[in-house]
Amino acid sequence: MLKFHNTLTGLTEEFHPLEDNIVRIYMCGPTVWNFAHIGNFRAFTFGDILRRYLEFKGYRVTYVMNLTDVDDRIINEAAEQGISIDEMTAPFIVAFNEDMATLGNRAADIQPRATEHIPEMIGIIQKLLDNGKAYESDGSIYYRISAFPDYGKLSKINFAGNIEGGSKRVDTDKYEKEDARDFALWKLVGPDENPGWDAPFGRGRPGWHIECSAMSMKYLGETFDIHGGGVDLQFPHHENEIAQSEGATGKLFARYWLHGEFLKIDNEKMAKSLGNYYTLRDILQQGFSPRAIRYLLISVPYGKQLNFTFEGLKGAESTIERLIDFRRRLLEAHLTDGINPDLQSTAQGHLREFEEGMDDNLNTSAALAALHNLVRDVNTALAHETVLTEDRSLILKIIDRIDSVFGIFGEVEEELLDQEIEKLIEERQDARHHRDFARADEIRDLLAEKGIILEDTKDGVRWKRK
RNA sequence: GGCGGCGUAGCCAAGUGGUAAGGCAGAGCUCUGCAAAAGCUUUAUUCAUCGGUUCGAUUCCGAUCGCCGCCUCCA
Repeated sequence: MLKFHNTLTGLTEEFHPLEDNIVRIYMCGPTVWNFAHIGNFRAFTFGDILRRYLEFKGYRVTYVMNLTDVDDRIINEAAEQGISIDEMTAPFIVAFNEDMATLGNRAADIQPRATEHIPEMIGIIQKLLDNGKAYESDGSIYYRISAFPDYGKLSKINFAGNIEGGSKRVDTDKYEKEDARDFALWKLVGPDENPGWDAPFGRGRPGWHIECSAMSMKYLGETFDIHGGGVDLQFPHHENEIAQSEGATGKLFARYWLHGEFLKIDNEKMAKSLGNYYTLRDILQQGFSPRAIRYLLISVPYGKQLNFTFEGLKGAESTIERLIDFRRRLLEAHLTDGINPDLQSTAQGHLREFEEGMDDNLNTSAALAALHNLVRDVNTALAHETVLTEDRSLILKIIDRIDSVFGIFGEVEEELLDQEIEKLIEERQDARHHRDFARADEIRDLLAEKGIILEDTKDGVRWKRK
């Protein structure tokens, strides 16, 4: 039974979608003002795993991840460069989607852009104005938190205590708000100022939070199953989304809220000022493989902080290599026909282990352990020659099934044996038979230089690219 | 100041009121002309510290120390 830790209730609950077999998910996507960094990708990879696992369970999933392509940082940056916000964000949108694909994160079913959903945002704001949950002040529109008693139900922040408790809350002199907690739905923009959109309540641009309310409800309905994002979005972003959406519709907004924990670097908060801020591209440049990065990102359950270190990444690299080698070995093994019932049930047991792990709030650590146990048991059976053809089919099927969620094995590459390489390997074998080891080693070194690694096994020579 | 999370072997890390998954690194072995690679085996009397509850706690409660996050833009 699949269970999720739901931030909204604070409980780990069984998951039941609104409609049988259909799951609707909204994940907060990136603000495309820069290259996303490895911490961002942890959250997006968590979303990918969530979506894949629900599909594994047989659900039909609609997965929406937005692009925030208008906000203060984008506007400022574009103004500085003297270009439009579209020109400013375009390359980062391309880069983001490339990076996601590199990491093996499947494209969302729908990737809405904030700037293309202004009418929907205006619609919600109008409803809030009409029902008294929003007000105009100095030309801008604000949400009236005092009119929404449920405010705070997600983040469980005690506002009364907080505001009087002398927190470092920013002052609010700039705007005439009724209450310091009130937030902007629509920011006044001058007639010649860009970007700006016309609305019944005046020319302006949307506040950040309204974007996600508009895009999620448009594609998933007023009430949908799962809303995800990073923990840092819990407050105020998600809290405000709830206020806006439920304030406008009077219905429950998202039913399950899942929050991905932070990624730390060398046990410290990741920050530019500490110089420990890596984009995917930075790490790739150091020669690490995307698969290893993905493995590392999913090696700790999404609800726990993950400590990113290069030592850990190197370890992930070794681990991934072991897994991929394993599948190759299994594919290439010369097996006798038949079926080994013991092995079959062992393999099925590990699949069950995997599923139990994932069912437990997507405990990827436990699920990965199941995979490793499967690999170990099959390796042992391989050594004892107790793997038969039927078993191989089953095991490969199980691996594929598990990897439909993890996405770490990648495509099976049909590596073409270069004739040249094959010839050299043959020549080396000849030399070895004639005990001409000097020549044999010479060839081995030659191939090594070309990035070809030879493995002398008792079944012959295998090779792989570095 | 308010709220929340975490502290498990050299490193990463799962987990449970009944005696510690998994990965990396290390060691041993197998294979091998040698090597590399690969595979197998192995590695915590112990779960930050101190108290308490219990027949029994790493797991529950309390305190202490340390780390991280949210309360302000942020995945």
